[in-house]
Amino acid sequence: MREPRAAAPTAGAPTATRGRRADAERNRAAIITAATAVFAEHGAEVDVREIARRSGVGMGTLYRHFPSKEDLLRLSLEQEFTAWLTEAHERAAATQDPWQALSGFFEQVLTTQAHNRALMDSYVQTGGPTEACVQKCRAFIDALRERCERAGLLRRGVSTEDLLSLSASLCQVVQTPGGQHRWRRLMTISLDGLSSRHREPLPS
Amino acid sequence: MREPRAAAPTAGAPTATRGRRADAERNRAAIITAATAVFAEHGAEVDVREIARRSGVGMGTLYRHFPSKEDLLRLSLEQEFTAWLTEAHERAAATQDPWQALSGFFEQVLTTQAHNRALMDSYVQTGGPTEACVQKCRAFIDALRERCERAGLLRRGVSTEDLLSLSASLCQVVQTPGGQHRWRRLMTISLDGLSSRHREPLPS
DNA sequence: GTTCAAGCGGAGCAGTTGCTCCGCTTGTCC
DNA sequence: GGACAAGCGGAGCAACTGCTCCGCTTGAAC
Repeated sequence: MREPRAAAPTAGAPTATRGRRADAERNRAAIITAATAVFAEHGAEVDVREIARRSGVGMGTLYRHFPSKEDLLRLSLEQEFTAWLTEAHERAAATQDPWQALSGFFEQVLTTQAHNRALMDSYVQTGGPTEACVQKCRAFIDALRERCERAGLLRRGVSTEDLLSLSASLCQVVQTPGGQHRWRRLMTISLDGLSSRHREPLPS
Repeated sequence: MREPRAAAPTAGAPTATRGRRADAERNRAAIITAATAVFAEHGAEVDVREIARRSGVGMGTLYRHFPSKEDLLRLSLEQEFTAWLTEAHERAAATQDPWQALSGFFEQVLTTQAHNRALMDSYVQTGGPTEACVQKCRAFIDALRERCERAGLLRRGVSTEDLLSLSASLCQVVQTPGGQHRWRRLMTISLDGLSSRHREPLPS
């Protein structure tokens, strides 16, 4: 608020921001690292003090670098989400079979769900931590959908939004007791319901 | 804590508990009514003061009748859940086609999800507000499953637990923006994946 | 009408959490 | 080494929430 913040570091690029003191730079990095780990473990609702503790700085330092918990969360999730989506792209590109690419994506969503609370909460609620991330994610899923559709593997009328919602809904399963062992079964069921062997039209 | 509470009223039975003053009886009923409405609207995390306000009593009165928010929530949800499951039983009994009975149950789950936050949260997390409720719910779903299986309509290897998890996972969709219009599509997809036309075995 | 225990209400306590304030420390420039 | 702005830490504020305490009120038994 008081500090105009020299040239926003363009989301996660570890460029040595000119004019910032070396220890400040170190602290800033430590905070992001700690926050990412803590959010992943405990979810977005975790106490800010836990992040300060884990990164070895005081509350004042934390809030000097990030004007609000919200901002810290967003930055941390943006980085994570970008890396995650990059991996998804790479996997999809390396997979010949369109249907396998689609089910591989579902599997990645659900595997991540088991390991990163805050990240997947944002995926479940809106499709990603920021509007820009959501856009990219939608575009990626849309490409998967089109590949499957062109190959005649996907049920008629299934939309990108359907695929996003369906993968998000399955995340619910992972968190329930015993869900760790059951999500693969439900994923199979859902994917089978998406296959072109079903010719009945979908409602509305 | 101080008051030994004369003979627990056996979960929601509106019997005039002997020895309680008339105004106390009235207040107790008002609290349960208000709590049920408030929990349905705002979910289980709602401020207790809101329930006191809505029922027109003070905090002291509320806590005289219910030793903790947890207790009030449990009692309120037990009543709601029992009524809900009763309706489910009636519907299933009135439906000839086993598959329609199953999909009717899914539909009831998802319709309720849109109108009762706390009730469905408990369904999603554990299958019901108390162990006894969960047992009854499981038994009911198991009966639906068996009817479908016996009629040769259900995919091999689908368990009661799968059906409960799947219906709970779809609840996730209803809460997302636009989910009100999409859950029916995803429900159709999931149910189709459950049909016996799929002969591939399910994982693990 | 009198009596009094049962019942009532809401101020306030204790714990939690996001965020701020300010006196002290330290990296950096000369 | 000295000067000093940038940076630091953590006590503490404010808002929220579950729950308690206790002086006042009232239903009901006589």
